[in-house]
Amino acid sequence: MPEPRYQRRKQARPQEITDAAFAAFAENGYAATRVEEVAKRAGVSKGLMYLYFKTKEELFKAVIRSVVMRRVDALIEVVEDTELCSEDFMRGPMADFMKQVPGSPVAVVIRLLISEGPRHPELVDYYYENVVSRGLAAITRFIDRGVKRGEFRKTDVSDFPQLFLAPVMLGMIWKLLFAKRSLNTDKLIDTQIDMILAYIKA
Amino acid sequence: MPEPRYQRRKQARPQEITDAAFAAFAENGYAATRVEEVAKRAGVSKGLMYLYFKTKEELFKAVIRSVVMRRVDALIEVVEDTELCSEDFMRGPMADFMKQVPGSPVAVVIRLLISEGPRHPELVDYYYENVVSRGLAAITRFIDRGVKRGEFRKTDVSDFPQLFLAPVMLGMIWKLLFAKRSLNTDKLIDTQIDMILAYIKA
Amino acid sequence: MPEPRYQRRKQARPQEITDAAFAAFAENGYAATRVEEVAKRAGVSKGLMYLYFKTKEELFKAVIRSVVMRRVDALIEVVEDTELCSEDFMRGPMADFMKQVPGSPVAVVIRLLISEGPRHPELVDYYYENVVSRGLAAITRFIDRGVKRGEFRKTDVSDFPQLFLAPVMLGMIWKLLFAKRSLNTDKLIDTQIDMILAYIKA
Amino acid sequence: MPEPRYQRRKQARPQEITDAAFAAFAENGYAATRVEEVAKRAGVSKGLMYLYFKTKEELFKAVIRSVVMRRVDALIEVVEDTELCSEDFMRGPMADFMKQVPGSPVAVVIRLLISEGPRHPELVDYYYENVVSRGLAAITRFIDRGVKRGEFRKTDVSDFPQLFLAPVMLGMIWKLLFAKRSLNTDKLIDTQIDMILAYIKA
DNA sequence: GATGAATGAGGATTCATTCAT
DNA sequence: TATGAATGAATCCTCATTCAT
Repeated sequence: MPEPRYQRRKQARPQEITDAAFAAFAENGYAATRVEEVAKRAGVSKGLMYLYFKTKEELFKAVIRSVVMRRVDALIEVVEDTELCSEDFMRGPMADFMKQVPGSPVAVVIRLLISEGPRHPELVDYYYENVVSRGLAAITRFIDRGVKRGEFRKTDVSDFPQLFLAPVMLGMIWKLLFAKRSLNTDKLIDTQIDMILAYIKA
Repeated sequence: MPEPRYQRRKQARPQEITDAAFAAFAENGYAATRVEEVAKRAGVSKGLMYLYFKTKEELFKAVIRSVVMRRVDALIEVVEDTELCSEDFMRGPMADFMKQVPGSPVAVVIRLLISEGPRHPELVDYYYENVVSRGLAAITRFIDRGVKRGEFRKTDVSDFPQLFLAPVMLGMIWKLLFAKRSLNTDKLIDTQIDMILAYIKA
Repeated sequence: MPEPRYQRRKQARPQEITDAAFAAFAENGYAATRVEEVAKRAGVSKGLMYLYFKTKEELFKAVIRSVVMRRVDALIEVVEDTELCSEDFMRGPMADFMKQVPGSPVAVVIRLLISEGPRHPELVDYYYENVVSRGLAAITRFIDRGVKRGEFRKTDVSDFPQLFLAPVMLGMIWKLLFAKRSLNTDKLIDTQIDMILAYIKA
Repeated sequence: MPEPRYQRRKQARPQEITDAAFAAFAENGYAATRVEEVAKRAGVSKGLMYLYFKTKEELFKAVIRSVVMRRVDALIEVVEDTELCSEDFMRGPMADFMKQVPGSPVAVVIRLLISEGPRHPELVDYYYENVVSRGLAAITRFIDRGVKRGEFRKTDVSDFPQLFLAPVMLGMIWKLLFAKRSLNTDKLIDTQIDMILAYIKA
């Protein structure tokens, strides 16, 4: 007699716990979140937590990884496959992607890495390798392609893909800290893109 | 001659403790720093800490304030008093100021605010009012003055002084998280300034 | 066979802890008793204490209440139900009751209330309502009934049921303070009863 | 050049400190009173306290003794010297004396002894020898004298001088704990005296 | 003598982790 | 597997006492 519901939950458990932990960490930070609180949110007993994650730190790492795992490659693929001209791509899909980052789980991950990162260098490395590095490389490739196509001129910008990241980063931190004081992040990003385009267009 | 282990220095103590706490928080973050550790760094007994700061949280607030108190007004004054033309000012004093921020104590404050800010909204407010808000206002005034003088054209940039902040912020976070992977923050900032100038010059 | 040092006894724990605390408080008073000492007596870890009682003060209150809860109503019921004539009742069941008080847990409660009461007015109120007030009311009712039956004459004594309490109180305090110097509390109480009877008999 | 005011204070200091400590202990009990609080009340620095009293416990003992020292012998002398008949003495000076005890510093001493006594047996002994024992002896002598004079008959009362103390004690405790619920202590004492007299008069 | 800054042992409380059930 | 009672190391904070000034 199979017990599918029970089975299914067993399968889903790690994800459920990880999600609950993400929510709790997002609210109170890592240090201030008790394991019990995560357990309660996940609708699971404290003891069970330790069946899936040996320590609170393991859980933390799993949370970071689970967020990273998701749509990292989204942008990258699009960059490679797009048929738009470079300017249209920047103003379209790329801008859209950038705008949704500050409100996305990535912002929470950044916050967690900033607080706890120094204690978990391997996690930071992991994040760098899998997200930052690949994202920046994709941007650089995109610009170089534009240059090769004659759409862009050769500038320092291809050495500093971080210029695309900068307003996104600022938007994230702003949301995190100064949620009360509104900032039109979308417009900020659009303006940065305007500036970059004005600067690099052939 | 061993240091006398009982030394009266009422005047200097708060600053000494605050400095020690800053260093400790910078290294390990607020939550992971034990009061005793700060005491040891300050060359002071655990008990004395509580003579000057009623709780660990009070100490935390004092640390933030002591850092903020310092050279906030530096830039602002210079902006108002300079005799340089706007472009030269941006490429000179303003760029210099921006470049030293990521390696300054401000970066540590940002890190602390990001981790602990949500629990201390009044501290975040304090920081916003005294640093962020005034800095942004100074930038906006600077741009508007350039427009009035006919050096700049009217653009969105005066609504988004954060565009100046963005590479600084990114540089700070980068240093905090990815110290291992070098990033030429100075050049990043110069490039952003180049872009801004290209964009707004009349 | 050594006792397993990890034992689950959820049901019994509160009572066990409360009893251990009572004993410890009885010996050393509230302030001088460490939570850890109570834990040790209860055969329990320090941490478990806080699972059942949120603070040391909560534990204190629980101790007081647990003692009060017990045989408060004993006397009261007997007073109402007795078929003895008033004099026989006073010399018999009532005297017996009075005599056992100074050596009973109530004495400890009194001591604790005297030391800590001013800081816990609600506990004192609780004790007054549940013990003192009801006890005195029962005595008053008993005397008035004697008057109605023609066994007693009308005197001030029905306004001062405390006259019954007085030697009990003195006996308690004496035991607490001057245990070394013997005092025949029983005889003291008998004599007070003699006096009262001589005074109020019709 | 003499400095009398200064000198006088030096003389008075112990008493001043002792008085301040008495007041503080009366309010908060021994354990909950900080040495610094006493110093503040005495208008003296914390350090100076330790010039006069080596430890907090010494101070405590001094407080007890200073209260006891005062009018202990008042009653005793009066008992010996009175020219009143025994009944008039009991209804007059003795009743007056008894009535003022519950509101007097003695009540505070009792409270302190009850809380801290078990830790300071020698203090309790001291109090017993100097106050309780002598007071009781005086009462016994008084009764025996009445018997010898033919005013009283021989009863158990001369073995239980505590019968005089009992309502005083109860009054004291009542004031300490149930200050809110009024009790006419004076009348209670008068009634006890009435009863005793009715019981022992020849 | 007088001050109050400085010390440090002691004690309450928290919370990640374990383990009997 | 799943539970949550039980553990104890870790940490904040207090306060009696000391000592440089």
